[in-house]
Amino acid sequence: MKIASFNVNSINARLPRILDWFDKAQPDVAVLQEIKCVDEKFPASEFEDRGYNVHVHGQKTYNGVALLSKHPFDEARKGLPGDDEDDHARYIEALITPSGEAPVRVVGIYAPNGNPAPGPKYDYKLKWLARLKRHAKELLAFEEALVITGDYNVIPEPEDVHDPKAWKDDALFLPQSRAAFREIVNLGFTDAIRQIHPAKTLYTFWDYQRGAWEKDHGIRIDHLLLSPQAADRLKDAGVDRAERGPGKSDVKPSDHVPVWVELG
DNA sequence: ATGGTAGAAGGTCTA
Repeated sequence: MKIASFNVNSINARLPRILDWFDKAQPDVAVLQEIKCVDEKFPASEFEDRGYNVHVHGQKTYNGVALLSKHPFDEARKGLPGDDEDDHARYIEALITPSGEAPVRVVGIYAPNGNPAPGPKYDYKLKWLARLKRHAKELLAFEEALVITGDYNVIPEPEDVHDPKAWKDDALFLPQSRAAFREIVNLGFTDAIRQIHPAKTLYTFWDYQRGAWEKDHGIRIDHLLLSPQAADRLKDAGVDRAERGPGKSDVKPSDHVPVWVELG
């Protein structure tokens, strides 16, 4: 089963490109971040026509996540538990049950960016990641195949950024951000991209500004974290780097590219 | 130190 994550930076501005990628990559399950629309504006029928079941947690203008699955799902949820005051659409979850295969719980996240740091936005980021850790711990207790994937907005290691010095004061690379990510991983998760491609530089984001793509000034911030039961089934993982370049349609690329795992 | 780009909304914020 192929599970993918893609920060699309507006689903509606980029729909032809995203559909091209779906037709090519054929994920069984995909989570999308930064759809930047309310539920009613999500182009659900385009995905339903391709055989996907659609689960959306939308928001006007900002954020917004979606989960698409070729297999039926249940226990579908939206919103990260732990703070009733938080109305950002950054969390979506479903238990996917393919016929004849073991189920997988898929969680799609869009963690806060947190810049500028320090400040209230950075405080929100750290609190959000702490809430995700608490919730991840509860999900791990089910002892099932679990994939928590999405835009974590954290650069885990210096190897994951073209110029660590240039990012040292950025909310994505500050020690507290890296520690918050590490705490989640250390609950017992496997970073699938790192596991399959050790000691390799695989960026998932290039800024639109300063010619970052042309110079390959990228960072790795989109991650797939696997529970032990999912990690036991890990066959392959990858980053669809080509999606940052020009596509078949005239539509501009997202600043992120898709990441994916194949589970046996 | 600044501004460079992109998107949604709508005359500005977020990334």
